[in-house]
Amino acid sequence: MVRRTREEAEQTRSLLLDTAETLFWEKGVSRTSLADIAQAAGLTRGAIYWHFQNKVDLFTAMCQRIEPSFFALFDALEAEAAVNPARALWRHVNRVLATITGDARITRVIGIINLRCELVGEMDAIQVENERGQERCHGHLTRAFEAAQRLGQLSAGTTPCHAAAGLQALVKGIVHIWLLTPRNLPLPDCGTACLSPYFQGVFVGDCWLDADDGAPHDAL
Amino acid sequence: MVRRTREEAEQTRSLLLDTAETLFWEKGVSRTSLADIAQAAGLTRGAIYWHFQNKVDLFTAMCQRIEPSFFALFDALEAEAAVNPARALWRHVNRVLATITGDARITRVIGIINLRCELVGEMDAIQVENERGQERCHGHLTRAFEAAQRLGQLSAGTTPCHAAAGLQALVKGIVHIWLLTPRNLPLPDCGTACLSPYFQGVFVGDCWLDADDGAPHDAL
DNA sequence: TTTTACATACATTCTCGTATGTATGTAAGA
DNA sequence: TCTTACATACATACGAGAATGTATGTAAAA
Repeated sequence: MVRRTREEAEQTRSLLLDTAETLFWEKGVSRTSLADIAQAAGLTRGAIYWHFQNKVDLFTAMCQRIEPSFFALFDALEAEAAVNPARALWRHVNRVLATITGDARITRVIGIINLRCELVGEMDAIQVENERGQERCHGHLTRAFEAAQRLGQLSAGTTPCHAAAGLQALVKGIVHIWLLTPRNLPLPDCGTACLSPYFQGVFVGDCWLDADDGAPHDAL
Repeated sequence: MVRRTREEAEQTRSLLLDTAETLFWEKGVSRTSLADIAQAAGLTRGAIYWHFQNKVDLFTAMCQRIEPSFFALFDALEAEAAVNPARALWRHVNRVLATITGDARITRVIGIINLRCELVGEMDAIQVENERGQERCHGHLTRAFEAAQRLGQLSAGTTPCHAAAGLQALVKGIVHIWLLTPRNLPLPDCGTACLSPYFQGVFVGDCWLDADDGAPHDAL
């Protein structure tokens, strides 16, 4: 077997991950065998076992490839929330939608996690990781809503914790529906239209509006 | 093999479905074999194959068992929307959450569909059916929002179609998060708290409030 | 020369669909 | 009413294919 350079080996690894993404989306994780992935990549299972311990390891690596993008989104939220929390939250969720819909890899991996795998048994560790991520997200959002509350931006009766949970649920739901049936919920424009009522309910007046948005009434 | 009465056979069939629900939730659909289900039910695979053509058929029958409950929910929405659409919508979504969280079978089946299976390949027919259901749901909600609009209940800039999509997404997200981590989003109370801001944003004033709810500010 | 990045071979297990066996329910006939 | 023939509701056995993990081979990089 022709030995490869380290660069080439790294390219093989990426090719395997890219191929896995494609097949996992098409056929589901369970029904995609390592032989399927190897063949589609023009390699053999030996290559997969060289780079990854097993299917779960391959799947985990695939998921980890998109993590940095989400860290960056929350970093940005935190920075902007120090100035105008409500507007920061509006920008954040719009960026989240734009990121998910605008990056093919992120779209694929999020789609696979949500619709193409069963995170139980050996995959449970990934499920636990997802829950952690969800809780971190909720924490970030809650802190931004708390900051908004201190500035008097929250509408009467709105609690940061619940507002955060609701927003998280709304975004999750929008993404989920979009993944299932993209034509029924064209993003990102339709996402903005779905998010507006929530922001109208949670904040006072239009403190959450971005100067670039103009009036949402006109955009709808 | 002892032949059974029709009643007993029907009981066997139900037992198989119940057992499948339990195991599908625990282990995922793919990783639950028909032999697993048969053994857990104290039967053999022969019994499964007598009642169902294959695993997909069993899975389909399991899903169909919860359909009537959802038809009833939308029938009620339609009837109540004729009187007060906004309030009808509020009642509807609260009933949806109560139904999903209050019926063990519905919880299980919804959980399995959302988190424990990969609806591709042979399961695609079920996926198509889900999409249809989602579209019917969207239609129901849109019509209720249109009725609300005709009565001047919608806030300025809100379109029925988008309001319906957003509400659908919000409920879906709430249920999804609850299924994943019930302790993080205790339903139904927390669901109501997450839904209130959306209703506040979508409707004018408190036309959506149910007389039994009192002021949501107090409940939160 | 040693190590690496694969390819290939081997062995095992699992799951499925189908065929066959079997005891009993049920309906029809005597 | 009893008997019989058929159908039923399972249990068991068979065979085939698929997928996995591990061991081994190999040519080239380091």
